[in-house]
Amino acid sequence: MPTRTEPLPATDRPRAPVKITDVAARAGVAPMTVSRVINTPDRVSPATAAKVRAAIEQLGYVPNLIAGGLSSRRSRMVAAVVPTIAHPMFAGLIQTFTDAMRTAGYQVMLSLSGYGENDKESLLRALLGRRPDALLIAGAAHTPGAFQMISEAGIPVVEIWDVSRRPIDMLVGFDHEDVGQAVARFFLAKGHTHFATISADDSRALVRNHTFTAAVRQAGGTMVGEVIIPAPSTSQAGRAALRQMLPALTQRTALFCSSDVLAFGALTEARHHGLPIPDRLAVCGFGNFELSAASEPAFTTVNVEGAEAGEIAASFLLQRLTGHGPRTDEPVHITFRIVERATT
Amino acid sequence: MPTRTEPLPATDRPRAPVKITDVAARAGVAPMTVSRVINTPDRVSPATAAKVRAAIEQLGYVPNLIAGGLSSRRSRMVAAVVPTIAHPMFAGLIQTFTDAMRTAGYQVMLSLSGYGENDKESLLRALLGRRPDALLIAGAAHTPGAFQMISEAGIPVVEIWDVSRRPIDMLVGFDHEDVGQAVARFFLAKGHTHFATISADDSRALVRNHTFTAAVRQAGGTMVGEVIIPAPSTSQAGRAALRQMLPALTQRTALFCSSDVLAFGALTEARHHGLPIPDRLAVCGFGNFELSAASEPAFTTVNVEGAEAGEIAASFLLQRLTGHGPRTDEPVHITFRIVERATT
DNA sequence: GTGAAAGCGCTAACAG
DNA sequence: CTGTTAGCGCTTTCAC
Repeated sequence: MPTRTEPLPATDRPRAPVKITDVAARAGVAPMTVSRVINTPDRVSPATAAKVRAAIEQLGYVPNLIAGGLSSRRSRMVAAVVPTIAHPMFAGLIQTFTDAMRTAGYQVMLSLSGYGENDKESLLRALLGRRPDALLIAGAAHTPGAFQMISEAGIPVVEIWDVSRRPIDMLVGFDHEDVGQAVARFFLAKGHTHFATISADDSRALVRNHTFTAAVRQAGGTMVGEVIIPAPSTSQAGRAALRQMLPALTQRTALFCSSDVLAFGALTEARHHGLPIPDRLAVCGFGNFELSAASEPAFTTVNVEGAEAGEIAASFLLQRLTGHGPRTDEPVHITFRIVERATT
Repeated sequence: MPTRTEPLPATDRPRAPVKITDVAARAGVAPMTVSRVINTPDRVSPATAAKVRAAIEQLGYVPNLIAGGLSSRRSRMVAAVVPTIAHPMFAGLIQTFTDAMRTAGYQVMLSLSGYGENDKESLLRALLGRRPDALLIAGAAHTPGAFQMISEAGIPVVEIWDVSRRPIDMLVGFDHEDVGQAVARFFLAKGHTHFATISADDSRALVRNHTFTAAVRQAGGTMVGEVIIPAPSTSQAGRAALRQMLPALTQRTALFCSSDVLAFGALTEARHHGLPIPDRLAVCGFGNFELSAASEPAFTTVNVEGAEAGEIAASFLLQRLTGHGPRTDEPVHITFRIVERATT
C-alpha cells in the first residue's frame, strides 16, 4: 500500500497482472471454462463454476475486456460526442446516457467537440479507432469527411438536436419551431394580445423567435418590441434590452426571451421600473436553468430535458445492439414543456 | 449513404473493416512498416511513408487502437470517476480533464458514481477491465475492496477533493477548512464584528461552517445566528433561515452561507424586509453558481475551480505516463478564491 | 530502413 | 458440460 512517501512506481506495473490462464490453472480447468463462468455461467456446471469463482476471488482476477473485445469483435464501449458539458442540457444528457449504458454493460468514451468545427475528424478518428460498438453525437453539423467516417464505421448512430438535417442513422431531435409555436399558444391561451421578444442572435434562438412572432401575428397579436442581442446571452443584455423596449410597453405585454439569462435580466429591469409582474409584463424564458426556479419571482420557462434525450438515445442504441425491441427508424422528438411559474 | 428509409444494417457491418494488412498490401510493404508510419514516422524513409500514407488515405484506414493496445499493453485510455456532472465544479473538472488528455492522445472513459456508495466496486471492475493507463477519481471515499483493486491495477491515480484521507497515489485536494478561515478573514478585514451563518448539514458544508465560526470567535467576533438546514440547499430554505434569524440582526452583520442557493434565498428575504445590502447585511455564498453573478445585486461568493483541478490532474497523470516533468508526490491543493461582488 | 516471427489475453467454433 | 484450436489486429523483438 503506497503512501505519500512511497509512491507507486511510475511505469512498471508491480506484479504481473493475473490473467485467464492463471485462474484456469488455479482452478484446474481450461481457460475457456473460466471465460464461460464469467460470460455464460448457465453453460457451466455449478461445481466447476464454484471452483473457478473461488480462484478468481483468490487471485483478484479482473478480466481484460480489451483482449476480450478484440477477440469477440465487440468492445462494449460506446462513444459520445457533445459540444460541452457545461450546459445543463448536455450534462443531463451525458449523465443519463452514461448511466443507462453502464447498466447494460457498456462503457462510455466521452469526447467534447466544443462549438467550433476545428478538428472534428481527428476527434472522430481517435474515437472510432477504439472501435466503439455505437456512437452518440450531439449538437453540431458534420463535415462530409466526418459523415463518411461515421457511415463506414458501420455501427449504430444516434444524433441529437438538429431535426433539420437528414440523419445518418437514428435521430433524437428537438424542434425549435415547435417551441416558438408552443410558447405563442401558451400566451394566446391566456388572452394576451401584445407581445415582445428578446433573442440572442444564434441560429436556434432565432428560429424560436421567428416562429413565435409569426404565430402571434397570425393570431392577430401585436408585436410591440423585438430586440436581438449578440450571443452569448447575459443578464445585463437582458436588462438593457428591456430598458430599450420600455417606452413601447404601454399595455399588458407577454415577453418571450430566448434564454433564461435574458429573462432574468429583463425581470430585474422590470422590477427596477416598478412594472407589475405578471400583470403588466408576463415573461417566459428558455432553458430552465437553476436561476429560473431560484429567482424571486420564480419565472416561467421552457424546459428541454437533456436527461430524457439521453435515455431515449441509450434505449435506441441498446435496441440495435441487442437486437431486441422495436426498430426505431423514425426520428423521435425530445419533448419539452413549459414550466409555468410566477411570471405568467 | 443510408437515409431514413434505408437505415444502416443493424448488426452486420457493411464491408469488412480495412486493417493494417490491407494497407500494407496496397502500399507494397510489410504491416510493420505501416505501423511505423503511423507511430514512429521518423524511422521510415520519406518515400515509403508517402506510399503508405497514400494507401491509408485511399482505403480510409482507421487503425484499431484496441488491437494496438493489447499488443503494446498501453490502452491510451484513462478512466475518470466523478459523483455527477450536474454540479458545475465536476462538469468543469471533466471538461478540462477530457480536453487535456485528448490532446495528449488519451481517451477518457467517464463513469458516474452517484453520491451513494452502492456498487463502486463493480463500477471499478468495469473500468479497470478496460485496462486504462491511468485513473482519476473524485469525490467519495473508497471501500477497502475498491482501494485494493485500484492499488493492484498498478496505474497512476489522481484523487480529487478530500484532503483528509491518506491518498492512494497522487492527490489534488481541496481544503474546506481553508475556505472557512479565508471567508472569516475576508469579513474581519472589512471590519465586521457580528457574524451569522446558514449551512446545509452535509459534512463538507459543516466543516466550512465550523471553521468560519471558530475563526471569527477567535478574533473576538460575535455570532448572532447560526442556522443549519437539511441538505440539499434550496433558496426557500435560505429565505426561511434568514427570516428565522432576523430578530437577531440588530447590528451590521456578515453572513456566510454554505451554498449560493442559500445565499440567494437569504438575499431575497433580506430585500423583502428592506434590509440594506451590504450596509446592514453583508453576504458571501459558496460555489459561484451562475445565479450568483446573474442576480441583482450580484453577490460575493467562493469560487472553486473544477477546471483548474482537471488541468492539474491531467498534468500529474501525463507526467507519470510520459515519464517527463517533475515527479509530483506532494498533495496539491486546488486554489479557491473569494469573488467579491456587490453584497460585501 | 525494412521485414518475419511471435505473441498480447481473450473468445468463436468446433470437437468430444 | 468441457476442452482444443485458431485466430482477433496490432506491436514487440530480433534479424537482415
